[in-house]
Amino acid sequence: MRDVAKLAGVSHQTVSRVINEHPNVRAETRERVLAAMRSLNYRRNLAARTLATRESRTLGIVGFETTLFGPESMLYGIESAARAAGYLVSVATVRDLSHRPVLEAVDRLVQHGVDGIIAIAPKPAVTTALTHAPTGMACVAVGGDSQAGFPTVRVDNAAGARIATQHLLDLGHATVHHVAGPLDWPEAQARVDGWRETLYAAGAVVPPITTGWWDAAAGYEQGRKLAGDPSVTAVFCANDRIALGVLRALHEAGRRIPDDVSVVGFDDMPDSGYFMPPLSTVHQDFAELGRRALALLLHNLGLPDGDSPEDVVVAPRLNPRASAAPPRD
Amino acid sequence: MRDVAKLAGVSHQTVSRVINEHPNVRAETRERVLAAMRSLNYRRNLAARTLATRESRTLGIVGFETTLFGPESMLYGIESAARAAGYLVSVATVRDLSHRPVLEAVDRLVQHGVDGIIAIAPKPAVTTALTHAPTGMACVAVGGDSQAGFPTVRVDNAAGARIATQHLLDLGHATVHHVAGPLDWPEAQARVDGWRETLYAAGAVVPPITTGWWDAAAGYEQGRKLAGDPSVTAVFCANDRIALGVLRALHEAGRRIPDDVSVVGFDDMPDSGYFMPPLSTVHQDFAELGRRALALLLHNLGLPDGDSPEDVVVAPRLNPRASAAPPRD
DNA sequence: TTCTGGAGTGTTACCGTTCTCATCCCGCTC
DNA sequence: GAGCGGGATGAGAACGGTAACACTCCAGAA
Repeated sequence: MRDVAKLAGVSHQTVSRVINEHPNVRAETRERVLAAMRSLNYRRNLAARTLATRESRTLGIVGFETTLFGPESMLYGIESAARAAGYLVSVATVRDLSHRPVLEAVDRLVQHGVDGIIAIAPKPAVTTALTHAPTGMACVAVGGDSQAGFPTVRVDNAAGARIATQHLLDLGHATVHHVAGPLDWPEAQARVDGWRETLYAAGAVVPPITTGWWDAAAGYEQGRKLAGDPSVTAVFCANDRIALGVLRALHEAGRRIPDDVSVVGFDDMPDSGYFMPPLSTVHQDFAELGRRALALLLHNLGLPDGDSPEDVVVAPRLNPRASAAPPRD
Repeated sequence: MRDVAKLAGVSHQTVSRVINEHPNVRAETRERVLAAMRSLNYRRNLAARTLATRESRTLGIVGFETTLFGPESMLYGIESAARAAGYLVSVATVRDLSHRPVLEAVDRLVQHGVDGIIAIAPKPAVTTALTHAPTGMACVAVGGDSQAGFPTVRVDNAAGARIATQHLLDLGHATVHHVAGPLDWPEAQARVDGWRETLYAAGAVVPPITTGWWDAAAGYEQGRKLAGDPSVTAVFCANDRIALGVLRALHEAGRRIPDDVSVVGFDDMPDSGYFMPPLSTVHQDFAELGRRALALLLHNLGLPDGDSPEDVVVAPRLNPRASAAPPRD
């Protein structure tokens, strides 16, 4: 920067003003400085800027180290929105969603001087840890379910479950079975709630649920149990991967889909339209979620101090395909 | 830091020595300083450290903004290895793998002062852009295929294709068809090469290939063409998602798998064991790839200047499941 | 005894910005 | 024509660390 100033024949301060687009610089001077910057291939040193302004233009993301579809997609949504806003994102992942690892991840981000943190936080342990973090850092959680006193951006899981369940009921099924995700995840719990509510409201029998992890193996295992029960004609799965396992279990048991059993998933992950048969599922826009999370964080960043949490809830929608149809009876 | 020094009754320099575990500090003094740090809840300001040492302990990742399974998993492998080495990772994604966006991403990372860059670089355009980046930054590419003069960590795609093809030939199939990925991706091309070589070596007919994107939609489209040809008894797909589409197309055409047609995929993504039928596929360890990439980068970081590229190639292995079997003939 | 060397500590400069305040010059008002 | 306000610029001090060097001990060798 000193070199630029010298070359342009001005003080370093004027160079700084040009960089920061300060209005009070004569146009001619600005041009001279810009030319000098170009010819020296100057780039401002962000570390120094950070030191002086205590603002790093870097955002931290606390992520969950596993390949679940949702978190991945949100990362990209956040990153591209952050880029547009002039921020870089740093990622700290945790191996499991318990207190200690999350605190460590936050600490790492804070040490590196991030301006704010977005937690991809499907379990409350994460936001709890965040609240206890000894820092006045602006934080936003994305995914999971609403957390008291913590700004959150999420999909309305219960609504999604209602849509799916109602869809199956509307097709004429007497009731709908549910293969749930891990119930200590609020998202899984909210989907159970939405499903149950809808059955209640329709006066339908509420069958017992089974639960397991978010993957096809769990879906397969639980699907085998359902497959043996001829009264099962409609199944709502907590996500698409589970649905994949369920489809296979039903198929192996000789139950045709959707002729004998209808199946609906949740997520609308990329290839679910190519399952056998193509999966009817609840679509959620993860990238949008990421963008909204970033917008909320930026907003809270500008706020004085005791920020207003003000949650954001995004509505999911049904993406009907071939796996759900009226019962054959 | 000044406060810590004052509280401990030493100079700030001694505090710095304690932080950096310099040996020449009396044990008693060190204790006093550590106690002061604890009681003031002191954390060193990395921006200042970066400014002084011109080393940020941050690594940059240039990623591809799409949910392909491989890149995702590599990100986690890199991040956890980086964490262990005391680095934080910052991610800059690009919307497409052309020159300009990659340069911009690199520029963003450089501005933020990363110490090195790992490019998740399936296409040569990325490494080309990186080589032209006006900076002596240490770079490593992961994924893709070998790039002249650029340190690369990758899976041996050709070997994987050979394994898959040979597996099908060994089962007794006269030849093997191939549904390729986009041929401007070196990975896709290498898989074609490995497949073709193996057929040549076995003296088998080399059928024409079809190509498309890496997803199930492409697989379905190409699978429909193959399904109509009764001479097709074995299909090697460039990845698992394509295989999913192919499976569905074959199924719809009434061809049983593996009785009529055997199918082998590539990647071994999480739920491929729950396709119908479970997919035989070539397994690649993306997380390991990420770890190796990081190790290579750190190694090159320590090197004087004109670094030794020294590529790393990881061997894939077959994960046989139900979708490949001897031909029924 | 005197010299030497290294362990332990302090002093000062410097990393590259931004911020605050001072300065200068100009045109305007009274 | 003196006073005044504001635009354009510069000077110097932060920001919070690390690096280089100087200094003080004190033990052991000459």
